[in-house]
Amino acid sequence: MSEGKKNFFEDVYQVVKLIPKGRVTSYGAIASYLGSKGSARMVGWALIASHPMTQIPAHRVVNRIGMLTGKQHFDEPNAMRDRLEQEGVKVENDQVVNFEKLFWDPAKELL
DNA sequence: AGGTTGACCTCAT
DNA sequence: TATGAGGCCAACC
Repeated sequence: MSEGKKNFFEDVYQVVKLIPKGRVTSYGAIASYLGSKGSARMVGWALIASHPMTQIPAHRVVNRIGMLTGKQHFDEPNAMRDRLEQEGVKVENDQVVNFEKLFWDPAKELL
């Protein structure tokens, strides 16, 4: 009976797990895809809960300007940038290079 | 039970 | 064009 809210978190995990390697997306894009356009913050909370879940490529999720705002929440601040570069994503000054090109919109790509 | 914070985004000045 | 404030929903104290 009371299990609907938790579904939102799992929904975020599913979308994040579907992000192709070398690609990145934004919180708002995921929130919009899930239907909660204004709840971009909840996506961030979901990713925090996904912290123990290493299977979730949370490092591929950045804000709308392509800035690694959540790197501080990783085990190591450099882990996020390191992982992105490890997948071929260039990062400079905590900012994703060619973010518009690497941007992966679930509403369009996943459709 | 209520108020504040937060891995954000959009609008208004 | 840049800066400021508000809104959103859930978790934490």
